[in-house]
Amino acid sequence: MTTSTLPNSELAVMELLWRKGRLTARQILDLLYPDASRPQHGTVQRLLQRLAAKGFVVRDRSLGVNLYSPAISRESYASAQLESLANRLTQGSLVPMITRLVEDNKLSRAEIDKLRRILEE
Amino acid sequence: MTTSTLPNSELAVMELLWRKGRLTARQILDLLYPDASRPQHGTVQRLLQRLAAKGFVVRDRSLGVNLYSPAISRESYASAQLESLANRLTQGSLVPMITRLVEDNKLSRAEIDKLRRILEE
DNA sequence: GACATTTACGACACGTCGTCGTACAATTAA
DNA sequence: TTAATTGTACGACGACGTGTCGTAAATGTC
Repeated sequence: MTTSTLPNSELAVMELLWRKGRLTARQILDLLYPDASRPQHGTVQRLLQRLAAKGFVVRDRSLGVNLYSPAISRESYASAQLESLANRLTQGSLVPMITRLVEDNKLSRAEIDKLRRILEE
Repeated sequence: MTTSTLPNSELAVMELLWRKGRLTARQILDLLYPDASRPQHGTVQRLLQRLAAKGFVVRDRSLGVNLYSPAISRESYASAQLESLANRLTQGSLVPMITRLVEDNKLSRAEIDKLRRILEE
């Protein structure tokens, strides 16, 4: 059940689906390649098909055309990636990474405050 | 200055260097392939060479043999990866990811406490 | 000098990524 | 209902990255 890391092109599609919620292949095509010079047409289908195979998108075929929507939320995907990162590098703990970010002043005051609030339940 | 993501084989070498601090190619070979049936010998050199090209290891040639040590700490690498993840997925913020981990009870009490302590400076 | 070790790097098989093209199905227009 | 348009599935391919070997040259040892 290792949530795989998506390549850029597939992530770009997910990005659209996360933002819009539910799109047809045509809409994705128009958004992804606004300069519609080419028939990049099969490309989108290909990406969608790969995403479906990986379980990242759901197809709704009840209308004529396929409607695609995300099977996984951005937050789920992102947090799964974070977990996998921590497992690979720091024995599953976030502490070393976040300690480092704090020491390097990579986190803004506001960000730190928000994190604090989240962590005190 | 995008800290690239290391492939598994190269990460395995870095893992050793992070643990031991400073090793010869031969030592890495022995640790990495304990069942030394084959002359996997060039493989290690290749990996080391690629890591050097990417700036992840430092060569010290002052003695006869090369001594390799990490040019980047585990924490630096891990936190850079985390930053890159956040930039790609959540506009640079850790909040959405960590919120999700907390909601899913993926963080232990102890982990949360440690994080809290880090964040209140 | 002869032999072993170390180093550099070319080569290659294999997989993934990003992209097309084409064949076929479905929908709409005539 | 046929013709034209739109949508779908998927094979193919070049480019690139990964993991591995082999070999040749440099270096060190006896």
